[in-house]
Amino acid sequence: MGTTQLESVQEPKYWHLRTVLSEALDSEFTVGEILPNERELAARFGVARATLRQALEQLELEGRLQRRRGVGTTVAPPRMGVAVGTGQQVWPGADDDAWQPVDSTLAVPPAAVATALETARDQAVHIVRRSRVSDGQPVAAELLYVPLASAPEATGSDAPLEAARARAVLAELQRLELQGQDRAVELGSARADDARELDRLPGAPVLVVTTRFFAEGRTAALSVATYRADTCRLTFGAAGGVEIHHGPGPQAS
Amino acid sequence: MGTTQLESVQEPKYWHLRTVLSEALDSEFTVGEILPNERELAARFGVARATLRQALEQLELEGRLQRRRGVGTTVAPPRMGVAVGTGQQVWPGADDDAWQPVDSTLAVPPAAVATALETARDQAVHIVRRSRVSDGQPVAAELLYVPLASAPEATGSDAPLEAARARAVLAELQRLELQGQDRAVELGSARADDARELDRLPGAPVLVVTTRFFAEGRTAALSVATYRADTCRLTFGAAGGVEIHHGPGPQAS
DNA sequence: TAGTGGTCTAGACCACTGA
DNA sequence: CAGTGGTCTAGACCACTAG
Repeated sequence: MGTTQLESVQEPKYWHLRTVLSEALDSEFTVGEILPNERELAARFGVARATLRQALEQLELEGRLQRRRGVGTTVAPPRMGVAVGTGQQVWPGADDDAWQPVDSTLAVPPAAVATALETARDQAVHIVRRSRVSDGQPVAAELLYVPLASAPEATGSDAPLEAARARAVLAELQRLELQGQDRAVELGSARADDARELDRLPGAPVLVVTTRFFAEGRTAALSVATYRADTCRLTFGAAGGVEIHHGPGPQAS
Repeated sequence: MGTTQLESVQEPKYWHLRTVLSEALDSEFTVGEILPNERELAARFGVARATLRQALEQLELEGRLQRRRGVGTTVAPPRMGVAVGTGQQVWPGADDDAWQPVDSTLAVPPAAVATALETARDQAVHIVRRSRVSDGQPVAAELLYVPLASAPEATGSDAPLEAARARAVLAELQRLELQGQDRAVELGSARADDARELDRLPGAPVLVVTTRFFAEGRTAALSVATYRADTCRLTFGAAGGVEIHHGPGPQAS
């Protein structure tokens, strides 16, 4: 990574810096390796720390770096592929679907959720929390909204463990006939509680996957799953997905 | 939006500010309305401009705001749903698939692409550029990599218009029998050329959709599509997808 | 040309981690 | 405790847009 000086070009410094660092990561660093600290790097490139940080932020967004307060900046492994839809449609909680039930409460959902579920705005629904772990690392947190109509028997508060209540709601869903589902993916930023669960700071970029489940001619459940955008690549369909990214660019022939 | 002062809490100022602004957007602003400029807002909230900008960046990431240099900051409309997969698998360029062919060149692809296509690292392939417009706004740019084996006849450089060459490659694809495809979605940042095409600055957050098309027992084409993350919600399956987001939060019952 | 957001600086202090 | 990244400040100048 040289003791480089940045040449002047009509391109923001932080963007040029990002490119230089990116190339250095490809050629001179190995996964897990710790980079010099920010003050050191800034000095080495002759820029203010804030500018250096702007470049690091980009690289973190792209999944190339991982930064942890009090520890340092390390080279991130390639993003892991996380299967989100296998083509066939199944209820959440079916067999083993990679999610771990956490707990379940009865509460009034946000207005937008109530609208999607076609419940009254002050109507409480089951809110099942689940989490997903991959490679020993938390990758996603989910809120599953289930109207009472879809799980009428799980209403009692007599379940001994929190997780057991969640499982009871999920079990009731399996009894309905799933007629269809649709999905949407968008960018979001982690709310404080999601951030804690995903081991990130509030505002960290996340991929929000919203899934609507249809049964009995209505929306029988709604899942809002929040994936770490820095470490995850969401895959759909067959197996695994492709890993396309960073690495020496294209050359004209 | 009051002439508010921020109370001191153990929460970053920019995060608290984000929340305050978000609520103000819900209750006191309409889509398209112009916010006061950054210096004005920073003064009003008693913070440095950089801090205010951190909050605005969050809100822009979440699709709540749109900022344009030389113009100002406006309240963004809800993200538009952009259909990415309808469940059935079809070749790119089939009938009308919402994409506009731009041009096509013959070049050596990035190493990662060559690997996915199982072509030699120095083997040129067709690189078809396409763009996608929705609601009169560019929403995505695509690079479609097609090995010569999948489109052997479009090799001639005799096509008069750039777009015609692209169409020729796509037409050849339709003749193959599509055996399957898989997809991955991940967060990225716009390269300089994509940024220009999407009317954003370099580094703007984008959703990268990578699709592999299988035919004749091999990977017959590879599409890397770059969607504006601030304005798009990618939808899969049936129709439209759900709009779940910001708006008055949940209340315990 | 006036006004906007975008970039950059050089500092300070804070919150967290690990030895 | 020393060292890391995270937050924040108060300024400056630049690039772009629109009248």
